[in-house]
Amino acid sequence: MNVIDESGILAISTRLQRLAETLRKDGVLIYKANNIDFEPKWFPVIYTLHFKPVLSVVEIANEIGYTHPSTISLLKELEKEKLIRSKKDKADERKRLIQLTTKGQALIEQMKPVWEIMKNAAAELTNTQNNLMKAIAEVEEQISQQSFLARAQRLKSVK
Amino acid sequence: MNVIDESGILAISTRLQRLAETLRKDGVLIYKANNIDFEPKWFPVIYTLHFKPVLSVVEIANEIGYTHPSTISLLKELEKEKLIRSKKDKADERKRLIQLTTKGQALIEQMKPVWEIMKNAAAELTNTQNNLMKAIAEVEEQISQQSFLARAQRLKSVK
DNA sequence: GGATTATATGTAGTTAACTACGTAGATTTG
DNA sequence: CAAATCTACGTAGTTAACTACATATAATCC
Repeated sequence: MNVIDESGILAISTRLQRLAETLRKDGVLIYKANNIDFEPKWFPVIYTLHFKPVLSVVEIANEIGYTHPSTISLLKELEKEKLIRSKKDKADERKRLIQLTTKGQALIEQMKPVWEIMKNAAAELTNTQNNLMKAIAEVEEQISQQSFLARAQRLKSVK
Repeated sequence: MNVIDESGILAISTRLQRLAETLRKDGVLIYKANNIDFEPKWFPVIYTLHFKPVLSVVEIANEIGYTHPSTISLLKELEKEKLIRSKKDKADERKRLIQLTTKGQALIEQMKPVWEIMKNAAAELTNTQNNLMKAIAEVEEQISQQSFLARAQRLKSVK
């Protein structure tokens, strides 16, 4: 056990990031092992478009919880891969409407069994006494009620 | 509720990263609100040196779970801030031994009450039905027994 | 004890997110 | 209805991690 793991909650951000990185890297390898040319970072966009077939850039950004510049750079990659295409919104010329290409839809069908495997593998990992997915959702709920900063301010003034 | 939050475990890496980012940003603001010139990303190094006062670059990297190039760049910043200093190891000329400066030690003393507040604020956030810190530790334990990739491979062949 | 291998550190370049800023088109308002 | 504001998108530059490669010293092994 190292000092950081022992430092408890203070290093929580570091530990979340480390775990995210570990899982993301294995994700790359799992796609590769199944002969699928896909990067985990594309998942949020593709998955979103699978359920909401036509969205603008900002709508996608909001759905996946990224800033719009980050989303634009993801969309550029996906357009280069010919997994998505875009067209101007006739009703609002500022908007660019994004949708999956046939190739994109076909890839999703190809990925579905792999997603099923990933889902089961991840469920094994997280099916412990304290469920990680639930814990994340609960903490996000707590934050939405009062942020980490606001809580710190309150606790400081009480002291 | 957006598509990603609904996608469940498949977007686990994205959600971990998002939560880490949210907490890190508030961390910056909490230090600032307490008039402390400190960045959360420095925490792992400083905290480690607080408990193990003299370490080499690679030893620190291992303690904090980063690669050594990442560690070197953190150490450069901290040296510029005069929070740490380094000297060659007489016994092994390859090694550079790192330790806190007086300024670094003083800063730690100044930060201790803020760490206490952060600890309490974070405990509030994570003290839910499924404890996030415990969940992380449990998942890391699961991974150490068999990786995400290895589990996916096994589940695939079983199918 | 010289050659090989391993370890410690460092540098360069990449990646994937971010913030800040700019522009074009849509909406609101005095 | 012109001016001001807002919204959508895009670009530039930054950040903080990474991998890959290079070099110097130490340890190991015929």
